[in-house]
Amino acid sequence: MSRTGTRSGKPTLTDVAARAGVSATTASYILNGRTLEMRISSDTEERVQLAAQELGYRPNRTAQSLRTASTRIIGVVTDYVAGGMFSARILAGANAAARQQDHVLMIGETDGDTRTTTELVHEFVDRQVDGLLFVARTTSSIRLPQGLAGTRVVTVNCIDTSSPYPSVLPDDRGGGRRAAEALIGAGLTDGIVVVGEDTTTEALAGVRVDGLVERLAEDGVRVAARLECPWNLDDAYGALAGWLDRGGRPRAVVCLNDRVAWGVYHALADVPLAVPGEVSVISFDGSELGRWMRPTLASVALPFFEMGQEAVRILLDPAEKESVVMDMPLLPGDSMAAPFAAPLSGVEREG
Amino acid sequence: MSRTGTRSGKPTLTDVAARAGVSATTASYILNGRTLEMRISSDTEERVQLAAQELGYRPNRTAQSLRTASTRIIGVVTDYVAGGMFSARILAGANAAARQQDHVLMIGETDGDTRTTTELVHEFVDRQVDGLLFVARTTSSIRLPQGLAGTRVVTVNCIDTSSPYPSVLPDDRGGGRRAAEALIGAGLTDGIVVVGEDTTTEALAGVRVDGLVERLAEDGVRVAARLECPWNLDDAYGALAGWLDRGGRPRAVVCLNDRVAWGVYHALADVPLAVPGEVSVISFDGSELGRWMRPTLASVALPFFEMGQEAVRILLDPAEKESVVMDMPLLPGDSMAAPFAAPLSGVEREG
DNA sequence: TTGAAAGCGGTACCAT
DNA sequence: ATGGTACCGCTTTCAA
Repeated sequence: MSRTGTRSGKPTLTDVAARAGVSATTASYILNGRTLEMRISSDTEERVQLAAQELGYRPNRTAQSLRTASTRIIGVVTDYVAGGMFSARILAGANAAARQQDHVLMIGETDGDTRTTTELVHEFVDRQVDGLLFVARTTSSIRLPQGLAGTRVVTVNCIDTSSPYPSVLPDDRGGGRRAAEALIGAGLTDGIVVVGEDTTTEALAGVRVDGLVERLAEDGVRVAARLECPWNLDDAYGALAGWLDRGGRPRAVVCLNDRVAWGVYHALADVPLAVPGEVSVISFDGSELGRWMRPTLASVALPFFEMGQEAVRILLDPAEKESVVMDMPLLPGDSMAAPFAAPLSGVEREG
Repeated sequence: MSRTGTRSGKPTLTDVAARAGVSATTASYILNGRTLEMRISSDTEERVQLAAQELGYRPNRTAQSLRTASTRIIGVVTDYVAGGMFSARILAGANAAARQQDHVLMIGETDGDTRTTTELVHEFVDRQVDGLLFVARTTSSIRLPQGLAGTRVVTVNCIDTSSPYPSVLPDDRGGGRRAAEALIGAGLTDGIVVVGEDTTTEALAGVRVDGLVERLAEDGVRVAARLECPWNLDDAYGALAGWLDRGGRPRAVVCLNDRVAWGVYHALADVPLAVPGEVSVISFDGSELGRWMRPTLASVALPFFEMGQEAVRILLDPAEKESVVMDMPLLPGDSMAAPFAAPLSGVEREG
């Protein structure tokens, strides 16, 4: 009465072979579509395919992995999965690219802890991942742990300057230039105030303002005021409100990120100064927050989804060795005077 | 000259055994801490540990998995990884619980597509995951695909009523009651208007308003107006603005989610009506958006992190069969009149 | 106290 | 055109 002799539920390759009356070898070649290298009669092929079908055969990936030393798993070590939608967007991009190449993502969160990071790396390496992605929520400099020899690595939104691994970073200088071009294009060539400090001084970010100033200068435009403050609502509010109190009057405010812009909106509303009627606002991030603001915020976007995609592409291509910086596109919003005021969807206007 | 004879880089259990001058069997028992079941001389034990240390031995998880038929991997099938921070928070909670029990998360995104879902499930089952989590961004009803026999499953923030698997859902009725208690506690017993439709009509959500009304009634309090609208900024703005135009004057607004609350803030500001001076606002979600609003938003929070944690706990406990609903705690905010107005941090007040 | 040997489910070399 | 067999690295039964 015994069927094909397997005790557990799932049919194995041997079961399929038995049912088709061939050897496991033959079945293996056929089911892997390698029917050309081996010469297989189309009759045999059909019998095997049919048997597999009938049994509902699915290959055991674990066994395949053990034998081939390739798991088709990409390990993702991220500082904060939950930290805002940023890491999540990178994850989504990485996942999309991974699925496209028949890979799957395994994730781990470090909370920024070095020890946890090391443990996770071990965990992933023990599991024979085909490659490792290091993902940071905020563009930053990191230090990769030991034990990575023989593992492909790509760092996303972060970089270990003492490692030879490729990285994927946003092009912050280019982003700064793009913001400048938006201002120039809208005829906003004076009364430009920049809010927020340009943090990381390395070849990472920190070049946002450089790019902005540089591109403005090419058209003979100068920044009227530079208000340094941490990247959050309350500090940005305080910085701009103080400046306005002292009689400052801007025509355009450039915010170093969207949270800063949120604070800037509040400060402008206190005066009040209408956006974009009296003052245009442009920012960096392209976050969801900007979509919630009214008027919606024009923002030079961090291309996180694309960065995740690109990182996997590089990781999986043995030929790729080079780091890349990704273009930061302008996400249009109603906070800029024409020609950037075209609304994408119907929203209420002020008075 | 040949060392222990392994060609590839990583030392194997056999290598360790050879170096310690014992059999693989012995080495295996020692390295797995099963030194009690087997009687091993402490001398042998030391030699093996030392050898492992010196070689930098790490067990090959793939081989272990093949042999033991347990991967210590949990597959997470989610509709939208990137969709707001909600799925991400569930993921973070699941990950925390998983790591604690020496498991790791493998993720996949379906974009809400049935076909993709089925493919992912196959992918994960082929990879011998120890269990599967189905995660939805929005509390909802789903239909699980075939091929799950023999796999442990828990649905998180969603439920397949035709399946026997446990689910983890927020206690929306309890959440509604909690909002009611907050209102009553603040003495807000008239002029209560509820904004937003109570979508899902099943035993899922839809009971938020039920809970609210029910608890209010227990204190003889009634809702003054019910404004149905989709859960987004513009519709909520429109709904409340229209009602205010018609002369409506609320003392408290209950918003079905935080995006609705944001629209409500805008509508109130137009009149203007001060929050919380003239009108108190309470909402549901406990999202980041609420933390950004000024005044910060009091909101009955969806405990996503905890739901993720709990789901993994249930998944990994063979004894657990029951679904659970998770308490929705009140996240305090400055949008409620005393005694809920105590600010958590110094923020600006309106004139 | 310890080791030999048989797999777990595939893949791939080498015969036939 | 197809099948035998060794092996990937580890666990576990059984014998010594």
